[in-house]
Amino acid sequence: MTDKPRDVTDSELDVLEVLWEQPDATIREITEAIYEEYSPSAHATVQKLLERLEAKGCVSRDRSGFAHRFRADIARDELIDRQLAAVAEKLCDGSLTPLLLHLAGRTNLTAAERKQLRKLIDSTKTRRRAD
Amino acid sequence: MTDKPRDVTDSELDVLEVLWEQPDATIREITEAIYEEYSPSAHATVQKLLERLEAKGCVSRDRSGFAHRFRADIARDELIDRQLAAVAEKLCDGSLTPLLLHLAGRTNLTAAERKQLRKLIDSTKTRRRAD
DNA sequence: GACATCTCAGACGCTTTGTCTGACACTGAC
DNA sequence: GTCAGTGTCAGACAAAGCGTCTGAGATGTC
Repeated sequence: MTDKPRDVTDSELDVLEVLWEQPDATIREITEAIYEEYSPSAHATVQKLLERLEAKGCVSRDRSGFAHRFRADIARDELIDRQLAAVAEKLCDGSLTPLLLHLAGRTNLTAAERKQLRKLIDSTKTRRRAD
Repeated sequence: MTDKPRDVTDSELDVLEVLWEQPDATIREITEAIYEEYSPSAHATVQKLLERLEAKGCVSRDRSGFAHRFRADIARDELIDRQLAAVAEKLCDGSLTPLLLHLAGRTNLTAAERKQLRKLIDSTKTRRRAD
């Protein structure tokens, strides 16, 4: 079977959140943003998380300086995409449509959101039934 | 922190799928539905999966007969709910609305689906902005 | 040269997951 | 009653993932 891409972990997500806020951060900066107080072991932990995120293709590093600088290769939106696709794959035979209909019946919207949503579904291409 | 409810595993999901199709099944029946050929170890594996699903509150068993009969305590829809809520929790601060808007912009619908969706979002309660 | 700071390789303990084994209980045919 | 067939249950097992941490060595600053 195709090796399914591993999901981003909670701790890894913490790192990504920092990187979304603060691109080109160093490990030290990320560590200080996440942990109450800096310590060498926290630094090493963040390093390992970044290493794994890099392996997953979510982060890349600039090795030119003494301390490497990191930035996210994946936006929050893309991550949401992946997660939704994973749910669809697992429970809806890969189709996103059931998720959409499912959410639509359960979410209470403000008037503005409702308007935005209507606009979105109208701007979308129409799929032929027998594609 | 609150112990976050563990997710249903892929193998556990296989078991649930059988149970959704065939309520009140025995372990043997489930095993035969999942594995190509029945074996005592496959039987034991399914048993363990059911035990864990029971612990997660997804399955309950009728112990009255010699062979226990199992049924799903959670519908596919509820499982979808949970997964979507988990994604929202992880990436959207717990709110489902971003997911909905996200999906709406990316999913190509048939005319019928579009109609259904419009109906759904109109039937939904309106949320006050400052709730 | 001394010292701080970095990277990197790897070990660690813990948990989850899927699998399997062995001991014991029930049932029904003979 | 015996006995084969079928159950349940408790628990062991390896593999993998995750978060953490240590130690060795390279690179920078004073």
